[in-house]
Amino acid sequence: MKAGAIALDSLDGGFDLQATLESGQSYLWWRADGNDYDAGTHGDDGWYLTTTRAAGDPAVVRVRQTETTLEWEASIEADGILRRRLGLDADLSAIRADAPGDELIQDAYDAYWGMRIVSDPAFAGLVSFICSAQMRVSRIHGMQQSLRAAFGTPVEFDGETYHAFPTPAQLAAASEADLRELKLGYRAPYVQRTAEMVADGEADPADAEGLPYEEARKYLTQFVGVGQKVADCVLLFSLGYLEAVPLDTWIRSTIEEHFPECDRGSYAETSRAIRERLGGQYAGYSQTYLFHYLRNGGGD
DNA sequence: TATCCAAGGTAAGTT
DNA sequence: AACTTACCTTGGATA
Repeated sequence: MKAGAIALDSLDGGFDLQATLESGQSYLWWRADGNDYDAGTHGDDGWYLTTTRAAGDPAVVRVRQTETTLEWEASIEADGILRRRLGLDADLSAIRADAPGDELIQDAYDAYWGMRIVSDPAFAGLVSFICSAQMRVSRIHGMQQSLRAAFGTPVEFDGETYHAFPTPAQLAAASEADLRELKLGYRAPYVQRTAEMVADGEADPADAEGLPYEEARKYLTQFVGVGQKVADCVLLFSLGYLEAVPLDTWIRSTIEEHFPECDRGSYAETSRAIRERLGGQYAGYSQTYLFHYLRNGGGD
């Protein structure tokens, strides 16, 4: 086992691990205490786990936040991976400086200051957001855990057996019926067929990275079960497009209430308008703070 | 206790 | 291109 600690006091804008991992950005982490996300409180030890891959081999990583550090233990050297996955190198102050001064938005930043945008592995992020359609945030985690347990490669860590997130080939080999048994519902064929596309080399979500934003979003919608909203989630939470603003039910009702002039009818045009309104290149950050703030009753 | 409803939407079929 | 409708499942609300 390897271990380390990342200093947080020198980090611009600080860090809030719980807000980062429990704000509906990523469904690929879980709490060591076994409590569901949305339980509101930290467990007694505060550890969160996830898996990653190093040279194709699955690895387990766990982290917890202390006063001044992000402490980690893993089956591999995890410093660089954690910096990327948890957005630790982002300059939060510079990002916030680009956000509009509206009270609602500033209140959201104040409430969860230190929350960062994650960077999930592309395929796992894609699958998890396909699963997110019309699903409660608290249930999406469970579906990803079921997928791990049923199809993921086992990996030992600290005396326990965990499961890596399934590879495209592992999910492509699943049947729709298998996936429906895991309670994916109508998302089952979406996941199976998308996995098949990636496994067959027809397309790869990671290939969207580097394309201009709207082209990248268009590229992702070729996957089955991926519309513009899910594509925006993958761009924002996996591929580093911090300008992406997923138009979900929460942000849509926020637009109705606070930014009605941004409602342009179509997704593409409303997306442009709200992106502009929320500060352009970092609009996704404001959206993520707003989403978490509103979902937890802020702004009432 | 039974029924209803909406959840971080998308695909397929019409107009 | 814009507008309907069907779609799995389930926790929480309502009767």
